[in-house]
Amino acid sequence: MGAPSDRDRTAIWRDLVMATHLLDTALERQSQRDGQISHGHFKILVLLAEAPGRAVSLKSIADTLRFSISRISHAVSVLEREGLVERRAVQGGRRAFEALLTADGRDKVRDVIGPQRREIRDPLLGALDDDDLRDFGRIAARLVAQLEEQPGAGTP
Amino acid sequence: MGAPSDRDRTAIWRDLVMATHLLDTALERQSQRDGQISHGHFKILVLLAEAPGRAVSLKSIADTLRFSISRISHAVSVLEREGLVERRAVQGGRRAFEALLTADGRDKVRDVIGPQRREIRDPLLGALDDDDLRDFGRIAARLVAQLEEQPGAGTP
DNA sequence: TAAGATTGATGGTTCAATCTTC
DNA sequence: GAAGATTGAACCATCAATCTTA
Repeated sequence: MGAPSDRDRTAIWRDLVMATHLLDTALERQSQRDGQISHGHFKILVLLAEAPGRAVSLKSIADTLRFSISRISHAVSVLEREGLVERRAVQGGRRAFEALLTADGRDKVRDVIGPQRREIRDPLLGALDDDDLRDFGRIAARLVAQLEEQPGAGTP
Repeated sequence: MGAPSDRDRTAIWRDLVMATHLLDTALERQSQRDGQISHGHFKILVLLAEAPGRAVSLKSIADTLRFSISRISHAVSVLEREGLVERRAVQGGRRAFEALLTADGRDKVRDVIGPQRREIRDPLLGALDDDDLRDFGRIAARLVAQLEEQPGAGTP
């Protein structure tokens, strides 16, 4: 077998763009339905939940999630107003603040993440057999690595 | 080798969500930069460009791209105002309209799609060797199929 | 001064309600 | 009545400009 043809590449690209769109849509719907929260905001809560001390500086959130710092600022304001997060000054940086996950925020993560795994993650990965899943793990890691090194793909 | 572990699945899921986010971001930036148009609007233009007669009914656009019909209506209004598309009544349906790609619309597609292939698609698929690319083609098709059959993943 | 963060305006998406035509 | 489409409000993301503090 030779290299995949141009038609193959076109089909693969189309599937990739479509999968991206559909997965984003599914995640968005699910988090809105089960947590009345956007998937973008939810990703911030998950990051805080996994952090030691449940707190991360706004700058770190932006870097990790590749969100713009402005987006983080707006998002944290909303999350704070909803009582899911608290802003706290942190000494050390020039003007560093960190977001701290509240008890309500932890509950929110729990409310959303269970259904997300059951209804989206598990069926999706379940569509692949063990071999495909292993292959996909390797491939997804390569794709992320390539996307991360692309100029302009990071924080603006 | 047995089945991938839970930790493996978690890592794969994380990479998948991250790849989705990064690819979406890259496509959005690129279409804005090279065409002053959102990637969502651009996908509509591409669909029209590939259609026979360069015209597709609003309903068909919504079904094909899995966009809400309301989103299509808003989007076509904007695209029409910019002269990239024309609305045209079509007899047959109850109240069917179709969007028709204009010459300017065709130019816009050309302006955007070249750089998109060069700067995003080709480097991304280029990160995979021939075997991985073939595997990925099979896997991406399965993922799309699973996402499409998921209840609630389609048009609201 | 520069890193970190905020603000306001603008544009896109969603949802619910409404309208139009067969 | 129902399929197809539109509208307006609300929310989220982005960009440019501005502010704050070590």
